[in-house]
Amino acid sequence: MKTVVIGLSGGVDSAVCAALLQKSGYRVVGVNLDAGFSPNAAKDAQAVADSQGFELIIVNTAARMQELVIDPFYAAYSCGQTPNPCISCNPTVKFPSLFDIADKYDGLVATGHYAVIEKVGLYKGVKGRDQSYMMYRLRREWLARLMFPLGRMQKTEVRRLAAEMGIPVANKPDSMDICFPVAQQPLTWDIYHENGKYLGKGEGVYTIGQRRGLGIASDGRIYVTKIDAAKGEITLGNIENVQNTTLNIQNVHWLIDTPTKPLECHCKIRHTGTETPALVHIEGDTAQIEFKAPVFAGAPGQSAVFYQTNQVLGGGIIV
RNA sequence: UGGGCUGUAGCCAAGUCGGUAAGGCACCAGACUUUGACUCUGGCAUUCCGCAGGUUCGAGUCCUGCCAGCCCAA
Repeated sequence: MKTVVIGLSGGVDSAVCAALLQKSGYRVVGVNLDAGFSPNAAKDAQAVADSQGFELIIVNTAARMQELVIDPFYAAYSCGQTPNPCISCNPTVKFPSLFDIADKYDGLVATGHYAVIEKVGLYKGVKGRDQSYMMYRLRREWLARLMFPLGRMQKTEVRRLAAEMGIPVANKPDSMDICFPVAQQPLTWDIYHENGKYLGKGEGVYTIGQRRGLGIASDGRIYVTKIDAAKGEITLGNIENVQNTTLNIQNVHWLIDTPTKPLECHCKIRHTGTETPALVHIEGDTAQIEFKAPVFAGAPGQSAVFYQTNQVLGGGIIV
């Protein structure tokens, strides 16, 4: 009987995922990654495991999270960047932890993410819930051993199954936010308008393209157009000045063979954004993206992810 | 000091021949979302239009005085 190691968050998705795989004949081992931020998560995961009758291993990931995700997260913000912790957590903490355990069983790995793996490629999950953007940095060699059984399901279907299979967390609300508590950053900024006018002081973190929370009134909507961490200056301007037609990226990562010529694809530069046709000029682990239409607010630290129809090709981090 | 202008919510700002306070921004709430914060929906002047009087059935809108700020002249 093949073993599959399942990341069990304590939520509905991973619970249904585990139950489905068990039903289809796998030996299921649940793994709850506990970084200490969600006191009930491990308890809920245990309840799920108990109700379905499989083993649960709880792994303390606090130290790895701190070192590989949280510290870099704050460091990036104080450099004026907009980090995406989920994108870095997946390949550095979450999936390595699961594969470590799977190796011991010579098994597979599964999670409740809404993405699809087919023919050793990564594809988008069901429309409206797709989480593939967060997964483009997975190691390519993992894909052959990885399953996302819920990738094509609707959430309502998942919840229905959960209720049907007697899963204790069937009605638990979705988690949406970052999984660790974010401390207020002791950063202060001088805020200027593009025309040079001084507008006031600001505190905390800012993102290119941000509009709300600026506390500054003007005749129209204004957005953060520039962040200069060295000088501690933020610049605001009109929406036309937050559009990009080209972006440079670094730490490029591929889930396909590295293209040898410029890549025609669709590119998404934020999780909730839309895809824009683009041409990617690749140079080693950096690349320049040439968009066919302007994109809104490319923020350093966020990822640009490349798609062809439903397949995730790779991506990189905006410079 | 003489002449002129302005004073409407946190900011900007409409407000006509007097008729019972537009809009934008900010802010707040919600939707969306595996950090980004884009977008959308809703809320947001009832001791009220610098203050005090007056005219009028009725004044932000007319009249008088005062206060504050700005500009020009000195």
